[in-house]
Amino acid sequence: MVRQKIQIKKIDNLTARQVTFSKRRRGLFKKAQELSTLCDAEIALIVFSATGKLFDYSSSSMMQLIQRHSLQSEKSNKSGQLPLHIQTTGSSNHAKISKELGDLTLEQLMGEELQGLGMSDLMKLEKLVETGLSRVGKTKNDKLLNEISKLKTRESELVEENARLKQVANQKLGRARNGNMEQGNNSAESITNSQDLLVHRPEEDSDTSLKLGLPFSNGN
Amino acid sequence: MVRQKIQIKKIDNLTARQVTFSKRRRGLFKKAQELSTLCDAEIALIVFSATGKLFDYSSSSMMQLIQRHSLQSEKSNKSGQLPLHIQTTGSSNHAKISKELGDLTLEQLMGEELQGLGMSDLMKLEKLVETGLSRVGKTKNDKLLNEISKLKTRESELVEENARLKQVANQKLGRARNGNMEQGNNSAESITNSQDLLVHRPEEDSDTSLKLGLPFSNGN
DNA sequence: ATCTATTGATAAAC
DNA sequence: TGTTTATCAATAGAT
Repeated sequence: MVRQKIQIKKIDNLTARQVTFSKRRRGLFKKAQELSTLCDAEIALIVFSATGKLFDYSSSSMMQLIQRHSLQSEKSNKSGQLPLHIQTTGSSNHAKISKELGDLTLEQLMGEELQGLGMSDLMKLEKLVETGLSRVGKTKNDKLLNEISKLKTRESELVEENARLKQVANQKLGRARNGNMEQGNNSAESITNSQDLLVHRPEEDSDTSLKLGLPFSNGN
Repeated sequence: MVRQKIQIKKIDNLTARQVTFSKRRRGLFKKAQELSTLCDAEIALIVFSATGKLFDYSSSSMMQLIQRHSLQSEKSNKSGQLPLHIQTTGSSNHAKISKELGDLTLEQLMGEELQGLGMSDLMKLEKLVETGLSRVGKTKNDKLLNEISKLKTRESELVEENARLKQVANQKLGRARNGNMEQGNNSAESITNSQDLLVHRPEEDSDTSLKLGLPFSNGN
């Protein structure tokens, strides 16, 4: 009973961990609400248990808070707005676009080549014809662009992270194969390669592996 | 110093409120971290002060957590299309907006509250004023929405995959450490910790694992 | 920011 | 999961 100061590290015992999770989770949510009330703050709190169960709280609208958060964070990463291939090309020119506008249907312009065109092209196109477009539309447009930008960024992160995981898997494979570890590069920039690196080892037969063959279907 | 039990209601005194905000905010974040560490939970915490300043914490990737949250919540409101915060609120109505349009400048509508409006509102607003909007804008808009849709889908896949990999890794970790003394913290974030365990299983239907290397090809 | 008196949170046991 | 109790932790109020 000499209740000790408990270390802040993962609780080993499963049940103890669950009990603590329940208790502290409640405490945390309570604190969040109190802070929100006392200080007129807006708070969003999302908690996933280790088992994946979701608990959340928000002083107002979760959606709005998340949006506000996205906006704020975005201000800090001032630089690359549209990161991936969708990013503005800057190479396009009005003249060309105007000409194209004369001949092509917009649908053509917007086909699979949207990415190729780049947003700046699209925006210029739009500018050419939307002279009277309300600011509402513009704002919405910005919002969409912004959303896409964030999604691209996020996608990059995810892809990179997955690539890392995969490369890691590959390293492990390599280690198993070679009998030792190649400590080399696990920074995993090579997203595209990661697939190739995921080699199968027919002989290898440890149960350590099966986890990768997860049912990754829809339902999950 | 007969410190009283303090009511949980907005603190009137400004400075007192600010002081309390600072103190309790720190406490809240600490609690969040502790819960995350102790119980292997994933936590995202977003706090906006009354003055609009943002404070946040997340045990791993904020975006990822938000995404997971959105996915979860989404299951209940099976709206489907634009899953995240950008999804249409559905709460707005034309009448209200029309009225507002009558009185407010668009700038007002688009201020800090833009995000709060939600896409459906914005789209409706746009409809109200963009009668003459060219097809470029419309098409672009559709394209963007479509793009976002695809990105969201892709993101969902990635997030799921990622969460899965991480969970697997963590499970693996825990298992591997059973019977051993736990040394470090293994938060979900540190993928690198999981790498030794992320091994891969050749003999199974090899393509089950290969699939994990999502084809990040085409469209996106 | 720093310092206590006090309330509040919670680990352990039931 | 809920309750109890002994302690530890957070923090209100003052400095």
